[in-house]
Amino acid sequence: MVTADQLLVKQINKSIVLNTIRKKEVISRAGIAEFTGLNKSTVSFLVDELIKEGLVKEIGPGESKGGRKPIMLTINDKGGCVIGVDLGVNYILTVLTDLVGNELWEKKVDIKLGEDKEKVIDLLMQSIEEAIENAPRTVKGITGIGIGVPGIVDYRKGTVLMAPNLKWKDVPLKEMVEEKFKIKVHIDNEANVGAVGEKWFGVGIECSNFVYVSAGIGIGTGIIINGELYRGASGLAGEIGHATINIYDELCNCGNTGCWENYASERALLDYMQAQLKQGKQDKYINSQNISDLNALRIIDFAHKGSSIAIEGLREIGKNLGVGIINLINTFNPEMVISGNTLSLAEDIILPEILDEVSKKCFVYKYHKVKIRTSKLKFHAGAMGAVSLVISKLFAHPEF
Amino acid sequence: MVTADQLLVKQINKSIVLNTIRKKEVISRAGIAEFTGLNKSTVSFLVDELIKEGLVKEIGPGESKGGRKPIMLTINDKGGCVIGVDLGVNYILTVLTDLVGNELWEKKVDIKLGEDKEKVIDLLMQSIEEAIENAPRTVKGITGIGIGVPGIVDYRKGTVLMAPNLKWKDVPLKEMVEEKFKIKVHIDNEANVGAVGEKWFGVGIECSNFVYVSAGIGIGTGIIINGELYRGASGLAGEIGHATINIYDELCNCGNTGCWENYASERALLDYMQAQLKQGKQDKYINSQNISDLNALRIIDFAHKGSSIAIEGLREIGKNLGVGIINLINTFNPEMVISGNTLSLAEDIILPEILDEVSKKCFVYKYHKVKIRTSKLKFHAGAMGAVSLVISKLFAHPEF
DNA sequence: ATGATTATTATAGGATATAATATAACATAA
DNA sequence: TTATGTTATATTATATCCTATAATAATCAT
Repeated sequence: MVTADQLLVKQINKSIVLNTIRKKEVISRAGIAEFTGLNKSTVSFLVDELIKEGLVKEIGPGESKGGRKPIMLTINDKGGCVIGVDLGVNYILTVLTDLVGNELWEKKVDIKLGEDKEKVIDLLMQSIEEAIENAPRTVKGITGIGIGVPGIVDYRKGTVLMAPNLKWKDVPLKEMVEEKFKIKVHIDNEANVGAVGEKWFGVGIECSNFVYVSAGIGIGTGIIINGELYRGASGLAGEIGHATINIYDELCNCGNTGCWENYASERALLDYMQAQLKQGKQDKYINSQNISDLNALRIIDFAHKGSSIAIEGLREIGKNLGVGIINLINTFNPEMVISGNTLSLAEDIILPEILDEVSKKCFVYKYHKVKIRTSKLKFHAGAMGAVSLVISKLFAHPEF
Repeated sequence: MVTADQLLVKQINKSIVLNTIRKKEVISRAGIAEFTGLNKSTVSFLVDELIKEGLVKEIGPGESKGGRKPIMLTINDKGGCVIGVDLGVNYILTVLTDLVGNELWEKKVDIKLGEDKEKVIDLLMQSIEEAIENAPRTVKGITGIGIGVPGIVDYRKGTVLMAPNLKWKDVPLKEMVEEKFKIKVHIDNEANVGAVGEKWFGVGIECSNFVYVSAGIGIGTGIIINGELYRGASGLAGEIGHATINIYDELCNCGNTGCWENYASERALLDYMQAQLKQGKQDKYINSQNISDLNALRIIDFAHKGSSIAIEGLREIGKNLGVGIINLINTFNPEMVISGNTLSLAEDIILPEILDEVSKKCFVYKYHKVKIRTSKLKFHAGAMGAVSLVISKLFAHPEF
């Protein structure tokens, strides 16, 4: 059983000091003491330890406020590196950052749709290897590798249970990567990774309770409760894309009826557009000529160029996104909802629709004005999310 | 800012000791040390303090296991009392318990539907007063009053924001009761109270992540995450009764479309039965004669007596309950879902329907077999939940 | 130059858990 | 009956960690 002792106290306070430095970016020992309420001696002692460990460094004197100049502290950018991998359906984006998420290097590799599992894993390994080669000399070296996967993941075991778009099943990815590089690996699904990314580097920094809605080919959500990712009993929480929003609809391939993601994802958008074209609607951007080349990014592009049926389609999808977001708000009463992934690239069209739906129909919203934002990390959301999976462990408070 | 110190350590360990005694019911100091991993000296010291405070008492020697007989400890039933009030739509049920939830006294008062707010509050105050009069002499006296309310509650302020069935709006109930009795009061909505009750005294005792579904006149849910009630950013979490399960339905009076509670509550049951009768269906229990006297309890009673249309109605509602529960499971990936309130009284009919739906259609269920249970607290769920609102504070770990 | 102010470090003290030891009470077997 | 070992609890010493206070250092204002 876990009990408390002095060590716990020290760990907690040390992590408070470390996180204070991280959040303030530059601060003196005296500043930390004032901000945290910890005694000055305590702060000095803990800071010294953090400096010895290579996590923190002194960067010289700061501005005097009428007395001795403070010695300013900051997170040691030479303390260690982190590798974050966004394993997409048709690409692998790998980034290398320092301990506060400054990007040092990145590389994107395209993968063919339907590529062999072995080949994809090979490319993944190569990318990580390159990242390691490009890492500068640091105290701790590579402190961890984070990987975001488009599918269902057993977070504890580090197994990809199912990734339909990669056609993967029961792949022990964590084990494989750890085996090869002897570096701690953290794997989670794309939505969870995205949520953690928003918490650490995105619009969720100041927010402890929010839901990140990843609207891509399907819909996934990452749920942050009390500043921590909520994973549920077995790491499957947030599969709200397969929540029913129309009980009288036909079966989704997940076995459920009227799943949200059939109404509000890239797939839903394509379906809707095709139905429109079939009804004879078309304009100079979208017509029966290019129907087979259509994808979400292109539709969004056309919409921005003025295609009225693209705009109409995105509006429809935005409305449906709003329906599910209302359900989320009524369920979680979050401080914020963050919309991310592909569809968020059309935020100018989609966000007003969501806001409209929510403000008109959401019960909880009447009593509590939830903030609704779009991810600012764009294409880096996945990779930076993977990075923050590692960093969040490094900076985490001890358990209690 | 909250930092850690020795006091925190002591509070944590003291609460661990206290909760160990509570859970084990009877245990020796040596047993606590073995179970918790705390040092024997530490346990002895903390137990002595708890005895001095009146929370714990020695009840004499236990069985020897080959050496000196242990001195058995237990929670002191004369340590203090707790009052729990279930403020229903047409009744007030008040219970008085000791610190471990043993009932010492109870009283139920009926209130007329549509009764004046002042009159209801008057009856509430009288009930509490009687409870206080009936409380035995204890070390700490009445340690708190818990109240469950059928409506939207601002938990922190203790205000009933809206209780449609009582026609209350913005009633500062906590303040009023505290003012009168000078005893700490905790107020929360009926579903949250029910969830906490299940966690402390019901089927959720061994469970840290579950959702309690209160299917009564409407639907509310109480969400337990990491053993704690999740209230969200402003205490409104769990209003899932107003989540859409049919986007193409008409408006609910909450402003949303196709709310779950219109498909799976007492109201939904009545609507369904009336539609059945209108279609000409009837049997010897339910027919156009008694249509106006029909309510959920009576329908359940008829179903148990063999009324085929009552059974069919309950099955339909059970199916719809299942739809929302699937959404909950996909959202929270809980260890358990507990169905409570009126409709759970027909568990023999409803539970199989829920299980059927979930096992057929629930995506997360395929990977994680969630337990689905019915509340065992029945009519005492509300009042005992209110009690546990107080007790959970008393036995709670300190914040961290 | 002097005193005031701010920052950091050093020292002593208090709180708490743990470890080691002592005492008490009992069971078992010779 | 007695000796021995075991279990339970109490007592005392020790280590860890935070805090308060004082000391030292560096800078500013006048």
